[in-house]
Amino acid sequence: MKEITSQQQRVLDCIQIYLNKTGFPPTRADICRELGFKSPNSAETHLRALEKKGFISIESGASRGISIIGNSDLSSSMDNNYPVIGLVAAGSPTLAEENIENKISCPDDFFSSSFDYFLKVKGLSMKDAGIMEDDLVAVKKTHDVKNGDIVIARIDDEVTIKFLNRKSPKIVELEPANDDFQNIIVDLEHEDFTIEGKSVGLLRRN
Amino acid sequence: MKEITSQQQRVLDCIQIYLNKTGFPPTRADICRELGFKSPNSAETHLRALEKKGFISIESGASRGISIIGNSDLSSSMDNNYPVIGLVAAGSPTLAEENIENKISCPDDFFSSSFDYFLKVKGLSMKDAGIMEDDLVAVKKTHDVKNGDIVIARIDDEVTIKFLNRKSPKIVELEPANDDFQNIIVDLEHEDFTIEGKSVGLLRRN
DNA sequence: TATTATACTGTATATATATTCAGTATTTAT
DNA sequence: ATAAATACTGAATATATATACAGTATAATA
Repeated sequence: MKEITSQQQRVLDCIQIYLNKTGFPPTRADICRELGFKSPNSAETHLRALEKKGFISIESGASRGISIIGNSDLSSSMDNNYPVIGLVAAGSPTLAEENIENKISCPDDFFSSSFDYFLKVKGLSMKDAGIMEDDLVAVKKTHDVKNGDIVIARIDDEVTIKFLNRKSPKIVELEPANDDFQNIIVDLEHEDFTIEGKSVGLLRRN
Repeated sequence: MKEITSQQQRVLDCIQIYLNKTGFPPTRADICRELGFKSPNSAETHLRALEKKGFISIESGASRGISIIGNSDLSSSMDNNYPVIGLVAAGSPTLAEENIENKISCPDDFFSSSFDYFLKVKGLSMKDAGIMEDDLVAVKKTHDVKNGDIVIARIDDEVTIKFLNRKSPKIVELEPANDDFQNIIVDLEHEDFTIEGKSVGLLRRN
Protein backbone atom coordinates (compact mmCIF):
# COMPACT_ATOMS: atom_id res chain seq x y z
CA MET A 1 0.00 0.00 0.00
CA LYS A 2 1.64 3.17 -1.22
CA GLU A 3 1.35 6.47 0.56
CA ILE A 4 -1.77 8.54 0.17
CA THR A 5 -1.95 12.27 -0.48
CA SER A 6 -4.12 14.54 1.64
CA GLN A 7 -6.59 15.16 -1.16
CA GLN A 8 -6.85 11.45 -1.91
CA GLN A 9 -7.47 10.86 1.80
CA ARG A 10 -10.30 13.40 1.67
CA VAL A 11 -11.85 11.52 -1.25
CA LEU A 12 -11.44 8.16 0.53
CA ASP A 13 -13.05 9.58 3.68
CA CYS A 14 -15.82 11.04 1.56
CA ILE A 15 -16.59 7.60 0.09
CA GLN A 16 -16.68 6.00 3.55
CA ILE A 17 -18.93 8.73 4.98
CA TYR A 18 -21.25 8.52 1.98
CA LEU A 19 -21.43 4.74 2.42
CA ASN A 20 -22.29 5.05 6.10
CA LYS A 21 -24.90 7.67 5.34
CA THR A 22 -26.66 6.11 2.35
CA GLY A 23 -25.62 2.47 2.22
CA PHE A 24 -24.22 2.75 -1.29
CA PRO A 25 -21.13 4.39 -2.84
CA PRO A 26 -21.10 7.91 -4.34
CA THR A 27 -20.96 8.87 -8.00
CA ARG A 28 -18.22 11.15 -9.37
CA ALA A 29 -20.74 13.99 -9.18
CA ASP A 30 -21.58 13.17 -5.56
CA ILE A 31 -17.91 13.39 -4.60
CA CYS A 32 -17.62 16.74 -6.39
CA ARG A 33 -20.62 18.04 -4.50
CA GLU A 34 -19.28 16.88 -1.14
CA LEU A 35 -15.75 18.18 -1.66
CA GLY A 36 -16.49 21.26 -3.76
CA PHE A 37 -14.95 20.11 -7.03
CA LYS A 38 -16.40 21.62 -10.16
CA SER A 39 -15.57 18.88 -12.64
CA PRO A 40 -16.44 15.20 -12.43
CA ASN A 41 -12.99 14.52 -13.79
CA SER A 42 -11.52 15.78 -10.53
CA ALA A 43 -13.19 12.93 -8.73
CA GLU A 44 -12.35 10.52 -11.54
CA THR A 45 -8.60 11.15 -11.39
CA HIS A 46 -8.52 10.85 -7.61
CA LEU A 47 -10.46 7.61 -7.82
CA ARG A 48 -8.06 6.22 -10.39
CA ALA A 49 -5.13 7.19 -8.17
CA LEU A 50 -6.76 5.50 -5.16
CA GLU A 51 -7.39 2.43 -7.28
CA LYS A 52 -3.80 2.33 -8.51
CA LYS A 53 -2.57 2.55 -4.91
CA GLY A 54 -4.88 -0.25 -3.83
CA PHE A 55 -7.20 1.64 -1.50
CA ILE A 56 -10.32 1.05 -3.54
CA SER A 57 -11.50 -1.08 -6.42
CA ILE A 58 -13.57 0.26 -9.27
CA GLU A 59 -15.92 -1.92 -11.29
CA SER A 60 -15.53 -0.77 -14.87
CA GLY A 61 -18.69 0.54 -16.47
CA ALA A 62 -20.80 0.09 -13.36
CA SER A 63 -22.43 3.07 -11.73
CA ARG A 64 -21.28 3.65 -8.15
CA GLY A 65 -18.98 0.68 -8.63
CA ILE A 66 -16.58 1.76 -5.90
CA SER A 67 -15.68 -0.46 -2.98
CA ILE A 68 -13.18 0.22 -0.26
CA ILE A 69 -10.57 -2.50 0.08
CA GLY A 70 -9.68 -3.91 3.48
CA ASN A 71 -12.99 -3.21 5.15
CA SER A 72 -12.98 -6.57 6.89
CA ASP A 73 -15.23 -5.31 9.68
CA LEU A 74 -13.31 -6.94 12.52
CA SER A 75 -15.61 -6.21 15.39
CA SER A 76 -13.45 -6.70 18.44
CA SER A 77 -16.09 -8.29 20.60
CA MET A 78 -15.47 -11.50 22.48
CA ASP A 79 -17.88 -13.09 20.09
CA ASN A 80 -16.89 -14.21 16.69
CA ASN A 81 -18.64 -13.40 13.46
CA TYR A 82 -19.72 -16.59 11.80
CA PRO A 83 -20.71 -16.45 8.13
CA VAL A 84 -24.10 -17.65 6.96
CA ILE A 85 -23.83 -19.61 3.75
CA GLY A 86 -26.76 -20.44 1.53
CA LEU A 87 -27.26 -24.05 0.54
CA VAL A 88 -27.66 -23.70 -3.17
CA ALA A 89 -28.99 -26.56 -5.25
CA ALA A 90 -25.81 -26.71 -7.26
CA GLY A 91 -22.61 -25.17 -6.03
CA SER A 92 -20.33 -25.78 -3.12
CA PRO A 93 -20.75 -24.00 0.19
CA THR A 94 -17.31 -22.55 0.43
CA LEU A 95 -16.32 -19.63 2.55
CA ALA A 96 -15.78 -17.60 -0.59
CA GLU A 97 -16.97 -14.05 -0.07
CA GLU A 98 -19.66 -14.29 -2.72
CA ASN A 99 -21.46 -17.08 -0.90
CA ILE A 100 -21.69 -15.29 2.42
CA GLU A 101 -25.22 -14.01 2.92
CA ASN A 102 -24.49 -12.29 6.21
CA LYS A 103 -22.75 -12.84 9.50
CA ILE A 104 -23.93 -13.79 12.95
CA SER A 105 -22.14 -12.78 16.08
CA CYS A 106 -22.05 -15.72 18.43
CA PRO A 107 -19.87 -17.00 21.27
CA ASP A 108 -17.23 -19.50 20.20
CA ASP A 109 -18.35 -22.09 22.71
CA PHE A 110 -21.99 -21.81 21.78
CA PHE A 111 -22.34 -25.37 20.59
CA SER A 112 -20.92 -28.61 21.95
CA SER A 113 -18.06 -28.33 19.54
CA SER A 114 -16.40 -25.45 17.77
CA PHE A 115 -17.80 -24.73 14.34
CA ASP A 116 -16.93 -22.81 11.19
CA TYR A 117 -20.07 -21.45 9.60
CA PHE A 118 -23.84 -21.52 9.51
CA LEU A 119 -25.53 -23.25 6.61
CA LYS A 120 -28.93 -21.92 5.61
CA VAL A 121 -31.03 -24.95 4.79
CA LYS A 122 -33.19 -25.16 1.68
CA GLY A 123 -35.91 -27.75 1.36
CA LEU A 124 -37.44 -30.18 3.81
CA SER A 125 -35.39 -33.31 3.20
CA MET A 126 -34.39 -33.40 6.88
CA LYS A 127 -37.68 -32.34 8.40
CA ASP A 128 -38.12 -35.47 10.54
CA ALA A 129 -34.80 -34.62 12.16
CA GLY A 130 -36.24 -31.24 13.05
CA ILE A 131 -34.33 -29.36 10.35
CA MET A 132 -36.69 -27.06 8.52
CA GLU A 133 -36.40 -24.64 5.60
CA ASP A 134 -34.23 -21.60 6.37
CA ASP A 135 -32.87 -23.14 9.57
CA LEU A 136 -29.24 -22.35 10.23
CA VAL A 137 -27.13 -25.44 10.81
CA ALA A 138 -23.86 -24.89 12.65
CA VAL A 139 -21.29 -26.71 10.54
CA LYS A 140 -17.90 -27.89 11.70
CA LYS A 141 -15.54 -28.45 8.81
CA THR A 142 -14.16 -31.92 9.41
CA HIS A 143 -13.73 -35.33 7.82
CA ASP A 144 -14.09 -37.02 11.20
CA VAL A 145 -17.63 -38.27 10.76
CA LYS A 146 -19.34 -41.50 11.69
CA ASN A 147 -22.53 -43.31 10.73
CA GLY A 148 -25.59 -41.50 12.01
CA ASP A 149 -23.97 -38.08 11.92
CA ILE A 150 -25.74 -35.33 10.06
CA VAL A 151 -23.21 -34.43 7.41
CA ILE A 152 -22.87 -31.74 4.77
CA ALA A 153 -21.74 -33.58 1.68
CA ARG A 154 -20.95 -32.67 -1.86
CA ILE A 155 -21.61 -35.06 -4.74
CA ASP A 156 -20.10 -33.69 -7.93
CA ASP A 157 -21.40 -30.13 -7.65
CA GLU A 158 -24.48 -30.76 -5.57
CA VAL A 159 -24.39 -29.95 -1.87
CA THR A 160 -26.73 -31.66 0.53
CA ILE A 161 -27.32 -32.24 4.21
CA LYS A 162 -28.21 -35.83 5.17
CA PHE A 163 -27.57 -38.63 7.64
CA LEU A 164 -24.38 -40.52 6.87
CA ASN A 165 -24.35 -44.29 6.46
CA ARG A 166 -21.17 -45.89 5.18
CA LYS A 167 -22.29 -49.21 3.70
CA SER A 168 -18.92 -50.45 2.52
CA PRO A 169 -15.51 -48.99 1.70
CA LYS A 170 -16.83 -48.04 -1.72
CA ILE A 171 -20.47 -47.22 -1.05
CA VAL A 172 -21.87 -44.37 1.02
CA GLU A 173 -25.55 -43.93 1.64
CA LEU A 174 -26.99 -40.50 2.42
CA GLU A 175 -30.32 -40.78 4.22
CA PRO A 176 -32.86 -37.98 4.29
CA ALA A 177 -35.22 -37.62 7.24
CA ASN A 178 -38.35 -37.37 5.14
CA ASP A 179 -40.37 -40.19 3.57
CA ASP A 180 -40.91 -38.11 0.45
CA PHE A 181 -37.20 -38.30 -0.34
CA GLN A 182 -35.08 -41.22 -1.53
CA ASN A 183 -31.81 -42.39 -0.07
CA ILE A 184 -28.83 -41.26 -2.11
CA ILE A 185 -26.36 -44.01 -2.84
CA VAL A 186 -22.92 -42.81 -3.76
CA ASP A 187 -20.39 -44.97 -5.54
CA LEU A 188 -17.06 -43.56 -4.41
CA GLU A 189 -15.28 -45.06 -7.39
CA HIS A 190 -17.40 -43.31 -9.98
CA GLU A 191 -18.60 -40.15 -8.30
CA ASP A 192 -16.85 -37.10 -6.92
CA PHE A 193 -17.82 -37.18 -3.24
CA THR A 194 -16.63 -34.98 -0.41
CA ILE A 195 -17.65 -34.55 3.20
CA GLU A 196 -17.69 -30.81 3.80
CA GLY A 197 -18.37 -31.15 7.50
CA LYS A 198 -20.95 -32.14 10.03
CA SER A 199 -23.76 -30.50 11.94
CA VAL A 200 -22.94 -29.62 15.52
CA GLY A 201 -26.03 -27.58 16.22
CA LEU A 202 -28.94 -25.65 14.87
CA LEU A 203 -30.30 -22.16 15.09
CA ARG A 204 -33.77 -21.03 14.09
CA ARG A 205 -34.81 -17.40 14.03
CA ASN A 206 -38.54 -16.95 13.63
CA MET B 1 -42.66 -4.87 9.50
CA LYS B 2 -45.21 -6.74 7.45
CA GLU B 3 -44.78 -10.29 6.31
CA ILE B 4 -42.55 -11.05 3.37
CA THR B 5 -43.30 -13.42 0.49
CA SER B 6 -40.83 -16.08 -0.58
CA GLN B 7 -39.96 -14.31 -3.83
CA GLN B 8 -39.47 -11.02 -2.02
CA GLN B 9 -37.18 -12.87 0.42
CA ARG B 10 -35.18 -14.17 -2.54
CA VAL B 11 -34.78 -10.63 -3.83
CA LEU B 12 -33.78 -9.36 -0.38
CA ASP B 13 -31.23 -12.18 -0.02
CA CYS B 14 -29.96 -11.40 -3.50
CA ILE B 15 -29.32 -7.77 -2.54
CA GLN B 16 -27.45 -8.81 0.62
CA ILE B 17 -25.33 -11.35 -1.24
CA TYR B 18 -24.56 -8.84 -3.99
CA LEU B 19 -23.57 -6.30 -1.35
CA ASN B 20 -21.23 -8.76 0.35
CA LYS B 21 -19.76 -9.73 -2.99
CA THR B 22 -19.25 -6.32 -4.60
CA GLY B 23 -19.58 -3.72 -1.86
CA PHE B 24 -22.38 -1.89 -3.64
CA PRO B 25 -26.05 -2.68 -4.30
CA PRO B 26 -27.31 -4.34 -7.48
CA THR B 27 -29.19 -2.72 -10.35
CA ARG B 28 -32.60 -4.02 -11.47
CA ALA B 29 -30.81 -5.81 -14.29
CA ASP B 30 -28.33 -7.39 -11.85
CA ILE B 31 -31.19 -8.80 -9.80
CA CYS B 32 -32.80 -10.19 -12.94
CA ARG B 33 -29.54 -11.85 -13.90
CA GLU B 34 -29.07 -13.39 -10.45
CA LEU B 35 -32.63 -14.63 -10.08
CA GLY B 36 -33.43 -15.44 -13.71
CA PHE B 37 -36.02 -12.75 -14.36
CA LYS B 38 -36.37 -11.59 -17.93
CA SER B 39 -37.72 -8.11 -17.38
CA PRO B 40 -36.23 -5.36 -15.22
CA ASN B 41 -39.74 -4.58 -14.13
CA SER B 42 -39.84 -7.90 -12.27
CA ALA B 43 -37.07 -6.63 -10.02
CA GLU B 44 -38.64 -3.17 -9.86
CA THR B 45 -41.98 -4.37 -8.54
CA HIS B 46 -40.35 -6.62 -5.94
CA LEU B 47 -38.17 -3.73 -4.83
CA ARG B 48 -41.20 -1.46 -4.48
CA ALA B 49 -42.99 -4.13 -2.45
CA LEU B 50 -39.96 -4.52 -0.18
CA GLU B 51 -39.79 -0.74 0.19
CA LYS B 52 -43.48 -0.52 1.03
CA LYS B 53 -43.05 -3.21 3.68
CA GLY B 54 -40.09 -1.43 5.17
CA PHE B 55 -37.33 -3.93 4.40
CA ILE B 56 -35.35 -1.62 2.14
CA SER B 57 -35.18 2.03 1.19
CA ILE B 58 -34.81 3.23 -2.38
CA GLU B 59 -33.24 6.56 -3.26
CA SER B 60 -35.33 7.95 -6.09
CA GLY B 61 -33.46 8.52 -9.32
CA ALA B 62 -30.18 7.23 -8.01
CA SER B 63 -28.54 4.23 -9.61
CA ARG B 64 -28.08 1.31 -7.22
CA GLY B 65 -29.85 3.43 -4.61
CA ILE B 66 -30.95 0.46 -2.53
CA SER B 67 -30.11 0.06 1.13
CA ILE B 68 -31.28 -2.65 3.47
CA ILE B 69 -32.99 -1.27 6.55
CA GLY B 70 -32.02 -2.57 9.96
CA ASN B 71 -28.47 -3.31 8.91
CA SER B 72 -27.19 -1.07 11.68
CA ASP B 73 -24.01 -3.15 11.86
CA LEU B 74 -23.48 -1.89 15.39
CA SER B 75 -21.78 -5.02 16.63
CA SER B 76 -21.90 -3.59 20.13
CA SER B 77 -24.17 -6.46 21.06
CA MET B 78 -23.63 -7.27 24.72
CA ASP B 79 -23.93 -10.86 25.74
CA ASN B 80 -26.24 -11.86 28.49
CA ASN B 81 -26.66 -15.01 30.49
CA TYR B 82 -29.99 -16.55 29.70
CA PRO B 83 -31.39 -19.27 31.97
CA VAL B 84 -32.38 -22.66 30.61
CA ILE B 85 -35.62 -23.87 32.11
CA GLY B 86 -36.86 -27.40 31.90
CA LEU B 87 -40.34 -28.02 30.62
CA VAL B 88 -41.61 -30.49 33.14
CA ALA B 89 -44.81 -32.39 32.51
CA ALA B 90 -46.39 -30.72 35.51
CA GLY B 91 -45.03 -27.55 36.98
CA SER B 92 -44.69 -24.00 35.81
CA PRO B 93 -41.56 -22.77 34.05
CA THR B 94 -40.78 -19.92 36.35
CA LEU B 95 -37.44 -18.26 36.69
CA ALA B 96 -37.16 -19.62 40.22
CA GLU B 97 -33.70 -20.82 41.00
CA GLU B 98 -34.65 -24.45 41.39
CA ASN B 99 -35.98 -24.60 37.84
CA ILE B 100 -32.87 -23.24 36.19
CA GLU B 101 -30.87 -26.05 34.68
CA ASN B 102 -27.99 -23.90 33.55
CA LYS B 103 -27.25 -20.66 31.76
CA ILE B 104 -26.26 -19.84 28.20
CA SER B 105 -24.27 -16.77 27.20
CA CYS B 106 -25.75 -15.28 24.08
CA PRO B 107 -26.00 -11.86 22.39
CA ASP B 108 -29.14 -9.91 23.23
CA ASP B 109 -30.01 -9.39 19.59
CA PHE B 110 -29.50 -13.00 18.68
CA PHE B 111 -33.11 -13.61 17.66
CA SER B 112 -35.55 -11.43 15.79
CA SER B 113 -36.95 -10.22 19.06
CA SER B 114 -35.55 -9.94 22.57
CA PHE B 115 -36.26 -12.93 24.78
CA ASP B 116 -36.19 -13.92 28.43
CA TYR B 117 -35.16 -17.55 28.77
CA PHE B 118 -34.58 -20.82 27.01
CA LEU B 119 -37.13 -23.55 27.44
CA LYS B 120 -35.86 -27.11 27.21
CA VAL B 121 -38.48 -29.09 25.35
CA LYS B 122 -39.75 -32.46 26.48
CA GLY B 123 -41.64 -34.77 24.18
CA LEU B 124 -42.31 -34.64 20.46
CA SER B 125 -45.69 -32.90 20.34
CA MET B 126 -44.22 -30.17 18.09
CA LYS B 127 -42.00 -32.34 15.94
CA ASP B 128 -43.63 -31.36 12.62
CA ALA B 129 -42.74 -27.76 13.44
CA GLY B 130 -39.12 -28.86 13.77
CA ILE B 131 -39.09 -28.74 17.54
CA MET B 132 -37.53 -31.91 18.92
CA GLU B 133 -36.85 -33.32 22.36
CA ASP B 134 -34.26 -31.34 24.33
CA ASP B 135 -34.35 -28.43 21.89
CA LEU B 136 -34.02 -25.04 23.51
CA VAL B 137 -36.80 -22.67 22.55
CA ALA B 138 -36.06 -18.98 23.04
CA VAL B 139 -39.09 -17.66 24.90
CA LYS B 140 -40.19 -14.07 25.09
CA LYS B 141 -42.45 -13.44 28.06
CA THR B 142 -45.43 -11.66 26.57
CA HIS B 143 -49.19 -11.78 26.27
CA ASP B 144 -49.02 -10.26 22.81
CA VAL B 145 -49.67 -13.43 20.86
CA LYS B 146 -51.73 -14.16 17.79
CA ASN B 147 -53.15 -17.23 16.10
CA GLY B 148 -50.43 -19.37 14.58
CA ASP B 149 -47.80 -18.30 17.10
CA ILE B 150 -45.94 -21.01 18.96
CA VAL B 151 -46.87 -20.24 22.54
CA ILE B 152 -45.81 -21.50 25.94
CA ALA B 153 -49.05 -21.92 27.86
CA ARG B 154 -50.03 -23.11 31.28
CA ILE B 155 -53.33 -24.91 31.89
CA ASP B 156 -53.92 -25.36 35.61
CA ASP B 157 -50.48 -26.69 36.55
CA GLU B 158 -49.52 -28.19 33.23
CA VAL B 159 -47.09 -26.33 30.97
CA THR B 160 -47.02 -26.98 27.26
CA ILE B 161 -45.71 -25.57 24.00
CA LYS B 162 -48.20 -25.53 21.10
CA PHE B 163 -49.60 -23.52 18.24
CA LEU B 164 -52.18 -21.00 19.41
CA ASN B 165 -55.64 -20.88 17.88
CA ARG B 166 -58.19 -18.67 19.57
CA LYS B 167 -61.55 -20.10 18.52
CA SER B 168 -63.80 -17.67 20.36
CA PRO B 169 -63.53 -15.30 23.30
CA LYS B 170 -64.05 -18.22 25.65
CA ILE B 171 -62.38 -21.07 23.80
CA VAL B 172 -58.70 -21.47 23.03
CA GLU B 173 -57.34 -24.35 21.04
CA LEU B 174 -53.75 -25.50 21.43
CA GLU B 175 -52.57 -27.40 18.39
CA PRO B 176 -49.64 -29.79 18.47
CA ALA B 177 -47.53 -30.35 15.35
CA ASN B 178 -47.75 -34.13 15.52
CA ASP B 179 -50.54 -36.41 14.34
CA ASP B 180 -50.09 -38.63 17.39
CA PHE B 181 -51.30 -35.84 19.63
CA GLN B 182 -54.75 -34.37 20.09
CA ASN B 183 -55.68 -30.72 20.01
CA ILE B 184 -56.16 -29.30 23.48
CA ILE B 185 -59.36 -27.32 23.88
CA VAL B 186 -59.36 -24.92 26.78
CA ASP B 187 -62.54 -23.46 28.22
CA LEU B 188 -61.39 -20.16 29.69
CA GLU B 189 -64.41 -20.02 31.98
CA HIS B 190 -63.68 -23.27 33.73
CA GLU B 191 -59.94 -23.70 33.48
CA ASP B 192 -57.01 -21.72 34.78
CA PHE B 193 -55.17 -20.72 31.58
CA THR B 194 -52.15 -18.45 31.14
CA ILE B 195 -49.94 -17.55 28.22
CA GLU B 196 -46.41 -17.59 29.56
CA GLY B 197 -44.86 -16.31 26.36
CA LYS B 198 -44.10 -17.17 22.80
CA SER B 199 -41.26 -18.74 20.84
CA VAL B 200 -38.99 -16.31 19.02
CA GLY B 201 -36.33 -18.82 18.05
CA LEU B 202 -34.75 -22.18 18.62
CA LEU B 203 -31.38 -23.56 19.56
CA ARG B 204 -30.25 -27.16 19.22
CA ARG B 205 -26.97 -28.43 20.57
CA ASN B 206 -26.15 -31.90 19.34
C1' DT C 1 15.77 18.96 -18.60
C1' DA C 2 12.29 15.96 -19.54
C1' DT C 3 8.98 13.20 -17.29
C1' DT C 4 5.68 11.84 -14.22
C1' DA C 5 2.34 12.57 -10.58
C1' DT C 6 -0.82 15.68 -8.54
C1' DA C 7 -4.71 18.76 -8.87
C1' DC C 8 -7.82 20.88 -11.02
C1' DT C 9 -11.82 23.20 -14.94
C1' DG C 10 -14.86 22.32 -18.74
C1' DT C 11 -17.20 19.88 -22.48
C1' DA C 12 -18.97 15.93 -24.59
C1' DT C 13 -20.97 11.36 -25.12
C1' DA C 14 -21.93 6.50 -25.10
C1' DT C 15 -24.24 3.72 -22.11
C1' DA C 16 -25.88 2.21 -17.73
C1' DT C 17 -29.95 2.63 -15.10
C1' DA C 18 -34.34 3.85 -13.11
C1' DT C 19 -38.79 4.08 -14.20
C1' DT C 20 -43.12 4.27 -16.68
C1' DC C 21 -46.56 2.01 -19.58
C1' DA C 22 -49.00 -1.90 -21.56
C1' DG C 23 -50.03 -6.51 -21.05
C1' DT C 24 -51.13 -11.48 -18.87
C1' DA C 25 -52.08 -14.59 -15.09
C1' DT C 26 -52.75 -16.24 -10.36
C1' DT C 27 -53.83 -15.74 -5.71
C1' DT C 28 -55.78 -13.45 -1.80
C1' DA C 29 -58.75 -10.53 0.51
C1' DT C 30 -63.42 -7.96 0.91
C1' DA D 1 -68.24 -10.66 -7.44
C1' DT D 2 -64.68 -7.26 -7.20
C1' DA D 3 -60.73 -5.38 -5.89
C1' DA D 4 -56.03 -5.61 -4.60
C1' DA D 5 -51.69 -7.86 -4.20
C1' DT D 6 -48.40 -10.89 -6.26
C1' DA D 7 -45.57 -12.32 -10.11
C1' DC D 8 -44.15 -11.95 -14.17
C1' DT D 9 -42.81 -10.40 -19.88
C1' DG D 10 -41.63 -6.89 -23.06
C1' DA D 11 -40.80 -2.36 -24.87
C1' DA D 12 -39.72 2.49 -24.47
C1' DT D 13 -37.42 6.54 -22.56
C1' DA D 14 -35.61 10.22 -19.82
C1' DT D 15 -31.72 10.76 -17.19
C1' DA D 16 -27.96 9.39 -14.30
C1' DT D 17 -23.29 8.13 -14.74
C1' DA D 18 -18.72 6.71 -16.22
C1' DT D 19 -15.37 8.06 -18.96
C1' DA D 20 -12.72 10.07 -22.63
C1' DC D 21 -10.69 14.33 -24.48
C1' DA D 22 -8.75 19.08 -24.29
C1' DG D 23 -6.66 22.28 -21.44
C1' DT D 24 -3.91 24.77 -17.32
C1' DA D 25 -0.76 24.68 -13.49
C1' DT D 26 2.41 23.11 -9.78
C1' DA D 27 5.47 19.96 -7.46
C1' DA D 28 8.22 16.01 -7.42
C1' DT D 29 11.28 12.87 -9.62
C1' DA D 30 15.08 10.93 -12.76
